Amino acid sequence: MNLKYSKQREAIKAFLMSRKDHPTADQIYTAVREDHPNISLGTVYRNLALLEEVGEIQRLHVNGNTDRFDADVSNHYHFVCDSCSCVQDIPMEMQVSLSAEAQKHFNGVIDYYNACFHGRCSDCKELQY
Amino acid sequence: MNLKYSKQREAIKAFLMSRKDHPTADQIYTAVREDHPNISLGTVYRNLALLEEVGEIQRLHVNGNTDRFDADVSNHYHFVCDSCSCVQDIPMEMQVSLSAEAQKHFNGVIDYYNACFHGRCSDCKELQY
DNA sequence: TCTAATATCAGTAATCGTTACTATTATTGT
DNA sequence: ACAATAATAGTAACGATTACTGATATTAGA
Repeated sequence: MNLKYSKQREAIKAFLMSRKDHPTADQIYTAVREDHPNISLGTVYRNLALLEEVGEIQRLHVNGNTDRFDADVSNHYHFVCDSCSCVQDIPMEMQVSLSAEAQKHFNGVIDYYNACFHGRCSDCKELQY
Repeated sequence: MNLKYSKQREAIKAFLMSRKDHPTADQIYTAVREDHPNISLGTVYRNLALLEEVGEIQRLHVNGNTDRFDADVSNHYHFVCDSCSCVQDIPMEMQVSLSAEAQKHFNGVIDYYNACFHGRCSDCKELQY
């Protein structure tokens, strides 16, 4: 793949690195537009796909409909609040033993896994459903 | 919620119970249409949402874009093949200790988690990428 | 520093999965 | 059998994403 520099791509990457909440493409678009008012939504999507392909960011599928993006490319645990739908990291070592255990019960080859915890975030834990 | 019987809903549920590969709404639509040629895609979506709400099926978000459906409503592990994209169950006890461990590193309340293993299914494990 | 090759862009149209709407049909309690 | 109303088929609309297109920006080489 033959990449050329672009300030739009740089702005997208920089914004993503500044955030820990794994924004959606549209949130990135809105944010980056403050410095680049003419940036197109298509440009955001294309660059997110490019950055993912190059391995500089990762795409998360934490809740179905809209993809989220993360500048931390390590495989780590996530949390989704069932009340406010916010997404956060869980700062905890990946337990690779779970893959090993699953392998005992599976006929193919298991390389890794993703896990997403659910419940109430610290802001929502006092609220009623 | 006040449900009335419908043969379409029954057909959807019956089909889903006969399958272990967690089909998409469109796959369900195509399959059920063999016995109910006039069924509408909207009817499939509406009944899947109803069945989910009533707790007779569950919706899976294993890989971003399209939802999958599972007549087994227990929380269990899934596997997605990175080669053919097939989805399977991993017949293994849920390790709730993972939630307990995550809770130590998280300020909110963790109720449960979903995990999705990745790798090569038994049909694909010999293939090259 | 100019130039040619080409990656990237903004803007817009198109696609895909899903949901909403509407007039008609089916189910169900009385 | 009937009235109330849930469910339907068909279609339009929606939100997220991708594809297209002619113009612009980057970059390597002369």
